[in-house]
Amino acid sequence: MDVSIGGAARASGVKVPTIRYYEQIGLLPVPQRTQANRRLYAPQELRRLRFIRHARELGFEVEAIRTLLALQDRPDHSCEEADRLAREHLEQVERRIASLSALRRELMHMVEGCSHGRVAQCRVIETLDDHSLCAHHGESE
Amino acid sequence: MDVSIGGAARASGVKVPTIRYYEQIGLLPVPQRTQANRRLYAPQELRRLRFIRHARELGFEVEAIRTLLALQDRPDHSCEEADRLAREHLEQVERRIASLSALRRELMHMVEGCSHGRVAQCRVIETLDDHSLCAHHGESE
DNA sequence: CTTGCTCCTCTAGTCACTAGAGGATGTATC
DNA sequence: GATACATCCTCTAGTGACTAGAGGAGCAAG
Repeated sequence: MDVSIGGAARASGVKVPTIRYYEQIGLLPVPQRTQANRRLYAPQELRRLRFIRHARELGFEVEAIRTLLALQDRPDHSCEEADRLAREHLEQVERRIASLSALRRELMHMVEGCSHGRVAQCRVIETLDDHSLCAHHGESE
Repeated sequence: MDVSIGGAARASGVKVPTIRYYEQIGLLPVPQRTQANRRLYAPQELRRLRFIRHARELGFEVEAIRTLLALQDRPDHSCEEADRLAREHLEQVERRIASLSALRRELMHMVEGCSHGRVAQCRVIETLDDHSLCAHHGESE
């Protein structure tokens, strides 16, 4: 039923040292140990790990995840906080998408413009050199 | 004509300690100094700084910028390398946009689904808990 | 019994900055 | 000329979220 840290890594997609790191910073509870001092993870911890991994993939910071996990542990509590975190995060994500889309246009411009000739004519360099050619003026991240 | 490090910071949008850091890692050449040992930047260095800033904003890593700067210094050389860097970066950016768009859908789903009730029914938590609800399977960054 | 894998702890490194200490210099005002 | 304050200098250490490596112990298969 319970698995080793390697098994947990395979089951969750989180690397072994990262699992230990999460334990160290208190994102994961201190796990059971075998007699030989090896970590043992129960299904519940694996779920927690997957939760963390998913949230990290979605770009939530560790501190936000800490809050989400604390919320998760109190299912009767109002989800106001989780909602707020998700909303804030959504805004951030939308800003990032806008910024990356501008960048994408610019990069496409660059590689289209590159005539595979000499550097002097290459838009990749030119575009980076002259911000005024850039698609996202006055934008900040 | 030449400006102090503070002036360079204002002109380029790169912070003073960051300029010194760039010098330290060899991204900027060692600048001239006044008699009182203060750095002096000529227009050329300011251009270089803006180039770096722009490239960093666009998400290029310092090592990539180092390469781009080296290329820029040899305008007669083929721009193959710059082209390759830009293409690679474009791919990365497109993956990131796709990933963030999926995330955006998911987060919108989350906050829409949130009935402002108990955590137990909150999609924000639920969605993070169950990767199968997630919009971007099998995607990797 | 040996080989090879996984596990343990611990420290240090990564990237791209950022912050702070402690001191020198430059500029503006009284 | 004195004083105040901004700006500059160097240097060290801290950040977030890991990642790598040293040095050693345990375990299962052949």
